[in-house]
Amino acid sequence: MQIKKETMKENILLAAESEFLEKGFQKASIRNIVSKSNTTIGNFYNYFENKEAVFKELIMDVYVSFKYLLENHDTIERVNYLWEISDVHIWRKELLVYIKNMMPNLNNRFLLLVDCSDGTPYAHVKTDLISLLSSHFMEHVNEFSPDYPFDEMASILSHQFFMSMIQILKTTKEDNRRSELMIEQFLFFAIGTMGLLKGEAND
Amino acid sequence: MQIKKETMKENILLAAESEFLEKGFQKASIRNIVSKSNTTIGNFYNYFENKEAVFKELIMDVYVSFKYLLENHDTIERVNYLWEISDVHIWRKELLVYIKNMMPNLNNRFLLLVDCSDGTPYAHVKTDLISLLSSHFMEHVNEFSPDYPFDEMASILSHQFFMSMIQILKTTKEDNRRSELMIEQFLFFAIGTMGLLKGEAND
Amino acid sequence: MQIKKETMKENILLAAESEFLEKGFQKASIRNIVSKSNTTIGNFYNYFENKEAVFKELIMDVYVSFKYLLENHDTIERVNYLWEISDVHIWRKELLVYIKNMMPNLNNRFLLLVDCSDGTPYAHVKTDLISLLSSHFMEHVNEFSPDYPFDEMASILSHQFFMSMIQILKTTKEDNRRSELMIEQFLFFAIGTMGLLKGEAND
Amino acid sequence: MQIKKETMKENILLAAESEFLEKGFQKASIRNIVSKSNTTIGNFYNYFENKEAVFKELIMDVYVSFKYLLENHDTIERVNYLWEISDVHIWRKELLVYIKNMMPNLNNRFLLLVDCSDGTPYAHVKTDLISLLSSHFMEHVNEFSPDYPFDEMASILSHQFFMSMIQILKTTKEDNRRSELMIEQFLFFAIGTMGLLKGEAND
DNA sequence: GATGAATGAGCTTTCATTCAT
DNA sequence: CATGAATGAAAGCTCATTCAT
Repeated sequence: MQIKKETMKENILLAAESEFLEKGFQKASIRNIVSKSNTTIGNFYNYFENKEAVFKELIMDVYVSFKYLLENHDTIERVNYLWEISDVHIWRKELLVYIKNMMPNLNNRFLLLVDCSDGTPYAHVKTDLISLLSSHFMEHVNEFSPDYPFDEMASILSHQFFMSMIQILKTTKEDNRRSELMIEQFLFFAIGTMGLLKGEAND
Repeated sequence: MQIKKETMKENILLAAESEFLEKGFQKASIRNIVSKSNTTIGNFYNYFENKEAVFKELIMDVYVSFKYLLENHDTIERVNYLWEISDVHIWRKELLVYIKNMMPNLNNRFLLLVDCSDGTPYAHVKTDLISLLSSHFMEHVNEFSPDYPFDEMASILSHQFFMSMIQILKTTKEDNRRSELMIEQFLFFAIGTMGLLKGEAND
Repeated sequence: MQIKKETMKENILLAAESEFLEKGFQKASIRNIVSKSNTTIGNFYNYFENKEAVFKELIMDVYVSFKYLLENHDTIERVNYLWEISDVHIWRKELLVYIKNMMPNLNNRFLLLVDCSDGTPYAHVKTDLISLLSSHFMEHVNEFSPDYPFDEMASILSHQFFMSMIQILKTTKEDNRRSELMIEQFLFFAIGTMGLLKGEAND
Repeated sequence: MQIKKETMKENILLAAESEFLEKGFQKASIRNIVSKSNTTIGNFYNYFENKEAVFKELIMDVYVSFKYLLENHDTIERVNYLWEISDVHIWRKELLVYIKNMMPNLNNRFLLLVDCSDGTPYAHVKTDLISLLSSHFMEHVNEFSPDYPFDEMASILSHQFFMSMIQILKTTKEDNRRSELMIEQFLFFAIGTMGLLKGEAND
């Protein structure tokens, strides 16, 4: 039975998305994708040039957004004043705006890009984003507490922060809840860092 | 040339360990393992039934330890008093003891078990350990701050904590530095959590 | 958009001709042919049963001519008197007439038939024509120099002569130049043969 | 059943040689080659990295020889004095020496290289050799008969000569007969050329 | 014990052809 | 007439595993 072209393409993209999310690009199998999308191997290649092309189509929009972020981070307005806030409730309110802004990009396609792209030309994006986070983070640390002796922590915490965002996306599917959890995560991160740098805990 | 059986077996295990660490279980190739261990495919199968068997042998000891931990965590002595400490320097000192105790188990074999076991029957261990951490963590949260509205944070933070330990193991090879970083991570985690639960930040 | 049936058919034939000439029958791709003829795969099959059918239609006329030639060569008037001529300039003049006569048949369709038909039922035509040439040639040799000991040369030289005609068709597109070159080739062939049979050279 | 490694490799090479000769590189199928050599696809890849590697192994020796010829043709001793000879019988005797020298390289592997190499990195060799012939030929023509008005004939005749050598190799398998035919072909070529340039025929 | 030849199922990709619309 | 979605067989290639030696 023939179905409208765009429907089938969408079917394949959805099936591919789920297959890629489940197994990653390399282990994903075209045979699985086509059987999930109720079509045949040959027909798959009527819609996409090859396995990589489906992946590319899935992540292209979000890739472009983040490429822009990576290339222009110097000129993007910083929100440094957030660091001056000391009331967690105000943080929560302020952060909500930022997170809501980011939300449209923090979808499954973003997950594909940063967590399932091994074997594609986009495998570097995750590392790049973590490096970017890390260098921003390092600036704050140096400014605030230049004597802190654990350089590696900037990289570890950035990695950790990034992965926590991924985990929230993986385990929570509802946007509002995602935002709330991301804010908590943000707070956790800010508080923990400040505490480490000030050298005090739960006093 | 024949070498003593245990030596050859050890060679294969070491080569397999390095291959598994580098590529994970699924993408590890027997051909690579045998060529790293200066033997042949056929001989590999004299020592091990299949790819999974060599993985099993590599992680068995550490798996047994952690299985015990998982199954008996109720009866294991808790170190709750740590939560009462408020001076970061004292935390650092106290934690050092615990970490040093754990160190022997936090080796490459542990990394294999929790980070390279996709495709094996041990893939669940990572999840199980995170769940265990998570449920312990939940208890503390409930006790300390029963109204905190983000249940999922327990799981997210546990995951995050666990992954940070793995990352330290992966990026730092020297035991003392590993301990120091793990302690920092511990502190970061404790401070962040406390802050979140108390509803205050950098005051 | 629908165009008149014969126009579309002609488009497809022209596109197929160019594709077959370029790649030969086997490596020619229907997808290329339809895209060159601004139509679709499905429509191609409205006009032709399959890839072979379009080839057949392209070469049918010229095939019929040459089939006739092959089957009736005994009754076709020979031009034996040419062999009596000894002045190259006269040869050139006489040959020109014959070549001009043949020219209309020595077109791209002929090239298809004899040089791009691998994989079709017409692949034998080239061989057949060469055999025909060869047997004519043999007659002359036997008549002129019955003791010449290299029987195979008849077949080799016929092949060679035939292929040179094909090469001229492939590399030269202008009819007058084609004729001139074919005449030179004819002369070369006649002179060389005579020399071989007489057992003398450049004296 | 396992056979000695070199035997199987030889089987595969022979099967591949026959398959390549029959169908050319591109149309040759690994599945055919392995079934001709009574083995399996997987085993084929124990002996050769890929389809091209078998081809390369088949033609490497002869390729190296002809590469040397192509790169050093300027310094290779010419046999121009041959052109001074006018007795065909003496030509035959002189040429025999040269042909016998070449014979070891004029085998099926040479045929593969120049006539079945489409789709490999060696596809250019045939063209290169013909170009080399053609430029040598052109020199003689210019020297002997600078007013001859058919420039293209040098290229056509070179092509023709080359193809006739290939045809002899394809149709005749015995070395002595091959040599004899090649000599005849040489003579035919020399006589025809001279005749064309002198502007006379069978007088 | 040791060797590596052999196997076969699996992979991604191509393409002539069929057929529902 | 025209469209192009759908099919399936075949291609080159990979790799864990088996087994004769």
